[in-house]
Amino acid sequence: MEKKNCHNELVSFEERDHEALMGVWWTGILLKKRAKHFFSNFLSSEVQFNIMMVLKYAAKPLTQSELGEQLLVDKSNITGLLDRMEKSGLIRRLSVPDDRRCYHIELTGTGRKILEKVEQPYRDHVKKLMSVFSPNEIDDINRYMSRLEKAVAAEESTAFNDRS
Amino acid sequence: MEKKNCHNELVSFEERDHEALMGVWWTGILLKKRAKHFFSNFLSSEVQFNIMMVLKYAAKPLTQSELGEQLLVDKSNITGLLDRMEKSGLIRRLSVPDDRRCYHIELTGTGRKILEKVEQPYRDHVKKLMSVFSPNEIDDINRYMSRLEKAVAAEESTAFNDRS
DNA sequence: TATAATTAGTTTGTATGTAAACTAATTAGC
DNA sequence: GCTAATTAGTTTACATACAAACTAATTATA
Repeated sequence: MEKKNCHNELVSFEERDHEALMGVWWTGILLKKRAKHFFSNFLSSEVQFNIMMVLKYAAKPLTQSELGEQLLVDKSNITGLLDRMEKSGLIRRLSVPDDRRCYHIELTGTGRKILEKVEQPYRDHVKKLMSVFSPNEIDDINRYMSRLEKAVAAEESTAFNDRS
Repeated sequence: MEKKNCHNELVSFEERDHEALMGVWWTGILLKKRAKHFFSNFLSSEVQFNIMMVLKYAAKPLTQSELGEQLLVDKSNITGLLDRMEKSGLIRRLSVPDDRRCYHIELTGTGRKILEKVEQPYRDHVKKLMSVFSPNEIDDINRYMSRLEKAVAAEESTAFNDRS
């Protein structure tokens, strides 16, 4: 069995719609694995890269909560993530004068330097990867993913419960 | 900022192709979160559900390695995963007569019962979720994800290395 | 058949991820 | 202004994830 197609036969569903769902899921996992490996010489994960990119391009200083919202990272996860990044000198926590509950997170010089090294190669890599699609297909993917995200969000937080 | 669109503005890329890539990534993350929550009353994660489905529909008994290959789960990860599932009575490790290095993994009665409870609701849920797409669109998604997976696989294990 | 290479699985160390309970600080409502 | 509710972040406990080093068993090969 070819690894790249394994989701197609994963659970013996015949339905094309399940196949599509698994396709998105699986491709997402693959992208995460690839990204993690791509950054591995400079950062412990692709999540750290994302955090640094958000910090670099943010219009205003961000708190931990704001960072977490943008990246879908839980607040209890952000704490440890920033702890490690602070320890490796990538970011700094600045106390906020008006509100002693929160911090503004800031890239350090070291953080900026590392980001400068990896940002362009990353952009190039993405461009190359996505060059297998035509502009129209890119638009399709954008629309489809947007709709799927909305559908997921609409189903809200339904958990399966046994009521038999 | 709307959460569902956050990847669009994530890193201030203007490029639609990066947007598409992030769309797949983000949607994958969302699906994983949703699935985890969906199963939370019966299983500790969606990964355990996937393992059980693979075991249920496998044509032949599977070893840990074979399970890992199908699910893109690292062998060092499989060990702990099956340890926990064995402890909670979902699966069993059977020794293989011909090869004392490996085990055949098998669903227990309890495992089968739990799977029976969640499988159909899961299928229904997927159907409902994907009903926002027409059959043609479903096919599009299948083709696009398949091509993207191939492209990722083709780039192979390139890690960014500083050679300046 | 003795040795080398490979394979299956485990262990260790570290990172990411969630939920729930918690503290401290701020805001809302009266 | 006092109390209740909310918000920001941390902590704890647990599950998932990967890399590298490891053991034991099997297979290749000389």
